[in-house]
Amino acid sequence: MSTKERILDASLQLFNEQGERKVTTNHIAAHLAISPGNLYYHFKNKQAIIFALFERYESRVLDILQVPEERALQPLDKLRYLQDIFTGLWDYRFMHRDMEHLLLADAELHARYRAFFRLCLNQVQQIFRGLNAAGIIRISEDDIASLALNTWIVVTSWFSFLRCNLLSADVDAISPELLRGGIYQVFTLERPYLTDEYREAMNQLQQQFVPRPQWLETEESAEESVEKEQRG
Amino acid sequence: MSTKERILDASLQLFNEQGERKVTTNHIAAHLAISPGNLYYHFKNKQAIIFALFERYESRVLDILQVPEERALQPLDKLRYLQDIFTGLWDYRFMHRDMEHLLLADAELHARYRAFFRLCLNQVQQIFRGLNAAGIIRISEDDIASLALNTWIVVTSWFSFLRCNLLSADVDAISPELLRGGIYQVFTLERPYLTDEYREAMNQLQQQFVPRPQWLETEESAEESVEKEQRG
DNA sequence: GTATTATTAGAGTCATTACTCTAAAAGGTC
DNA sequence: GACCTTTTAGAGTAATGACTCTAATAATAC
Repeated sequence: MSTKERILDASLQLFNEQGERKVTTNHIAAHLAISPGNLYYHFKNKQAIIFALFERYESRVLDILQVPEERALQPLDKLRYLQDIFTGLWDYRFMHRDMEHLLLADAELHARYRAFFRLCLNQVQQIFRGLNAAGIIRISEDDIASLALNTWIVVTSWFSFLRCNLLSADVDAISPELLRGGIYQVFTLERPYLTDEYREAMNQLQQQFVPRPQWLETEESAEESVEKEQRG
Repeated sequence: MSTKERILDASLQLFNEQGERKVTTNHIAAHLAISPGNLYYHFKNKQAIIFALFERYESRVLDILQVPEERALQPLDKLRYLQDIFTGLWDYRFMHRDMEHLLLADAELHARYRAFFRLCLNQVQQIFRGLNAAGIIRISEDDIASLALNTWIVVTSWFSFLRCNLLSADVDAISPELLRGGIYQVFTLERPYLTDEYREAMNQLQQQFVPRPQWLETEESAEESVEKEQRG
């Protein structure tokens, strides 16, 4: 693997673990056992690293949000979208964490991000139109716009929400479990629009993602539930 | 006004305008034309300032979220809740902007915030129960939990969303207009649960908050709409 | 007035961090 | 092997920013 790619991979890993704010270029170089000079040979500054990571993230997300043209959407498509998106978000979770600061520091990235957001919102709306056409949900155009925006906000804020409200500090060990709650929340957003025909099937899908709501535990109840698991 | 309060007010203003990350204690002191030593006489460190601001914010929000015990909820209560909460959020908008970093840097604040969040979520659920009891919405207990959480996420993320996706950088001049979109989005979250009896009335309320969706404008369309306004 | 305490000024410190510069090594080509 | 380009090392720099320290001033008590 080229040094350039190794720098990107290491940066992504460290950014995700500690947040962009806390990871210095010297840290990244040290982590790879290369010199700062070497790092700056490949990237003109820290922003350039972030920009390159954003490009990776962007293409991954846009890939996921494609709507199949040759066939109608099915209930399981919905599930795939959610799982893939949340996994992508997890893999680049530093991004939305420090997004505001990143965009403020880099006008080019800001413009790029805005365009990306508009594309995403369009695609999400397309997905809802597809679900509507397939008779899975029944929803007006106005509601689609608003629902798509709410979906975007919940999805992109989910990991921030968790980091702020989870009890344990070292959340990173338990990622898969934590995706579930986010998926559940997005299911809830659309549930009211489900047609009678599909309501039961989709609700059962959603039931697979009922979270253990760790964000509601107090210090004491957290200990209790740990004990329960150990006993059970 | 005491120096201590002046420091808090100035900090809040600067944090809101520029973000906590960019405002140094020296800036705050300079802004007030006092010495850094003076500032540190009143607060042992930057975190202490933030903590004090959080306490203000917390009590304001918890005040707003009270549910009247002596009477049933009315449609206009809903509106008041939303307007007051969004205004409060605006007044302390630096808070949720840098929340993750603030909490990571201060374990005491983190614990306090978690407790605050749980209280808020409880109150929001109480409000939904009140609306349910008043016959304004019809909703199950399960859905209340999930809807309350989605509401929390959308509300607390709204200004972050705007800062990331608005075209103009100097957003701060146009705050009142921007609250509208957030209120509209939260109305959308509950609309599916409205009873036949109240659906029309609530939808009309929501219509007052239809936003001009500035986050969808491209560079060109933004210019066009400015021109339109100037012509019209 | 004098003693005591609360408040303020402001120069200075120390750690951090993004980034630069020079020179050495490695790789490729003829 | 000589020449040239690419890659790397690592010491160093300049700016920044949270915070400290000492001494002066104001306020209060007696």
